[in-house]
Amino acid sequence: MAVRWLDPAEEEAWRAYRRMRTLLDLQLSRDLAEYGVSEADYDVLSTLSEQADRSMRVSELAQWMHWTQTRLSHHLTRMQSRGLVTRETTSEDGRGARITLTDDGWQLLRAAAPGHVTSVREHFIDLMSQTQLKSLTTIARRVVDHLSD
Amino acid sequence: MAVRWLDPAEEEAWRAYRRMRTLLDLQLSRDLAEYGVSEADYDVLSTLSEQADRSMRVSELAQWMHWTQTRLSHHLTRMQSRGLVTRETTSEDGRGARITLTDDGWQLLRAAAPGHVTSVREHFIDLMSQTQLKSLTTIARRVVDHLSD
DNA sequence: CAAGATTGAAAACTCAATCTTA
DNA sequence: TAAGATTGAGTTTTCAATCTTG
Repeated sequence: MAVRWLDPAEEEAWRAYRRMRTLLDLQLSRDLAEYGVSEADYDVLSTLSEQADRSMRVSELAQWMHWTQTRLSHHLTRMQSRGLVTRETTSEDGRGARITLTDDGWQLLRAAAPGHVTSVREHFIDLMSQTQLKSLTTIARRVVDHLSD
Repeated sequence: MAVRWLDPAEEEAWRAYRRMRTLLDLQLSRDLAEYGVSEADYDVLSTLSEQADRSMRVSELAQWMHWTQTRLSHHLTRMQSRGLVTRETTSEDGRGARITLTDDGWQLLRAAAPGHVTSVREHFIDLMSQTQLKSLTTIARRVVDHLSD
């Protein structure tokens, strides 16, 4: 079967996307590092913070973040030792573990969030027009829908 | 100073972008893994392959890929031990090292490329209209220009 | 046995030296 | 001394068990 290689416009789109991804990631993690937070940390903290009780099951968190349970488990061990989350065996299911954001974890997120949002604006959101923002959302949603079995 | 939080549309754009990024990455690396190649491997191999002599200086490659020299050096050690690249001291500059794609490295890229391009199409490029492709390119270029000191 | 989660070893990446040549 | 590159130690991520409860 013949491969359909990318034409010049497609190639350029792919390269530009990849480059944006790389540079934006570097910038955002550099900025977050000032608060002693990695992107992974921030994602865990902010996800937990959005729950009414600031807690989630490990499996639930892993699925939501698209992380393997193994990776999350190791990461939570480190965050726990830093006092950012607690781990408790839950009554719902004797096998399960429930992760809860501590006050320190919440405070750390509160401290990092304004700077992070400012970075996201400065290096991404504010560089686009309203139309472009809409367009990006549509594209991203399409890709996400496609990839979410 | 007051923080300008993201409004709902901006928030949605940012979340969708992040989710796309995560899922697309997972899918592409899963697909590449079938050929025994990581995304990092693929990037090194394809970058070298685009040079006339299939070779580059380490520093040049590191700058182009936005990798630290350390990361690249370690990665090249592994690729070298797999027989994918060679390392030679160059005559131009006694301090420098020149990395060259071996025939095996070239063959591995040739083997992986069709499948990779097919993945990129299926999960990204072909999901967009011409207009969306252009729009994405414009956005990405803008972000890249902004972030490229 | 399957599901939820953890563990330990190996691989990959980062950070702080170190080494060599300009 | 600075530039180009590597090294080794520590951290993070992955891979393959393992453990415990449903």
